[in-house]
Amino acid sequence: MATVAGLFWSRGYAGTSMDAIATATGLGKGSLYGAFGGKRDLYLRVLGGYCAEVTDAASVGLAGPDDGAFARLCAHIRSAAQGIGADHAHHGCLLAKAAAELSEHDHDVAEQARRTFEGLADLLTADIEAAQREGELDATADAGALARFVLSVLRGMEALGKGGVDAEWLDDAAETTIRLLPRTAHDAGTGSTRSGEAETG
Amino acid sequence: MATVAGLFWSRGYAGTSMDAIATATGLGKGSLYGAFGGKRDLYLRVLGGYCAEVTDAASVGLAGPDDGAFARLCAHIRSAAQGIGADHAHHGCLLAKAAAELSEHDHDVAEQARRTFEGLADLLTADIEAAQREGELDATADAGALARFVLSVLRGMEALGKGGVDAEWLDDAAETTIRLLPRTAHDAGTGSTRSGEAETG
DNA sequence: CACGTTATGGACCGAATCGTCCACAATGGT
DNA sequence: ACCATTGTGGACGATTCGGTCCATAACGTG
Repeated sequence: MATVAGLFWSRGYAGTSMDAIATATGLGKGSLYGAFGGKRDLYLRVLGGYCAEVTDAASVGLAGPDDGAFARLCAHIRSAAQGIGADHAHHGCLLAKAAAELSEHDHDVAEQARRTFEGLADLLTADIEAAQREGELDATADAGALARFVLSVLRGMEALGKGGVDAEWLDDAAETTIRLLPRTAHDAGTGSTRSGEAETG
Repeated sequence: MATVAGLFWSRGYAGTSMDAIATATGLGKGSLYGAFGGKRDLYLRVLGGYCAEVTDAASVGLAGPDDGAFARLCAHIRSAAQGIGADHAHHGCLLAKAAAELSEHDHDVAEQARRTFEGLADLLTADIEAAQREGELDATADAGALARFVLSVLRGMEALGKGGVDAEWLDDAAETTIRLLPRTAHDAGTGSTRSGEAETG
């Protein structure tokens, strides 16, 4: 299944043929069509699995014990920037590719994307609320709006990364985002512990 | 040419056939291949034209007279959120689709995307520097980093919009971005004149 | 008008597309 | 060991793909 995901991921939906999938997996086309219903069904299954993985990974990174929520948020943002910047092949995110290619015409893909984005926003909201309780983020800020803002930055970095923007760009975006987050009044300053300060200049 | 752009835009590169283009434009395939070199050449030309339009439009919106730069920046961000939110068909941005579908395998597409993003960042940087000179934005902030940050948000809203996220989301992201921009110390507060405050609740 | 040049458009080609079909193997129950 | 059921895989078909080719039309020049 991961093999199929790799094909769709790399070549897109229209760009991936069932013959290619059959060859890559070693399965015959009869088996392929017998086990799944067809190309689109297979794609939706792959996409669903991918979205679940993405959400799980974010959950692991963000929804830790109710302690250090702000640091986890910063780490999440930095990790995204670093991961995208290190993706020199511009492989990108399958969900983003799926949404870009198909959500206009395929309602199921659009719905899958919407739900995944909402799930990610929920995770971010929970983390931000925890950071507010912990006195790291301004408790008067709208946690949901803040989460949507952060998610926009994250997805934007993904989109820019696919365009070949270099790692420094993404670092700038990530660090600026962190720096601008509304800290508690008595505790304004830089965004928690910064690991690699040097390379951005 | 706009007809061809519409096809590629809506169906993607792999999803658009030369026959469809011939039918839509009324041209014969011989003419098509005679005037342009082939499918990919035609696509690159369409994409180039689109990128130029996008950059021009941003330039018109952002690079006004050296007056009200901060207001123009806010208007630009809000206009993007509003435009994406109103795009119920999830038509999205051709450049984003092109980058998502092809930049991994087509160096020219990746280069086109990178250059366009850099152009947009330059426009944003110039506007932010103007806002700093005008005393609206913190003059000590790195204008380039701020521009990349704003561009990330803009492209992220685009990506989220394609996923079917509703207009309130995008409004939240836009307003939060504007609110968090580093105002000059003596002039902190809400982000300039807000036109449509009501509908976000 | 005559003529060389260029643009046009659709028939045509081989390759590739998605999906079907069926002979055959594997499996499990008795 | 026997058989019914399920799973397998590749040949096959109808269609569509990108691209070529050429008879014809349109055009500029004398």
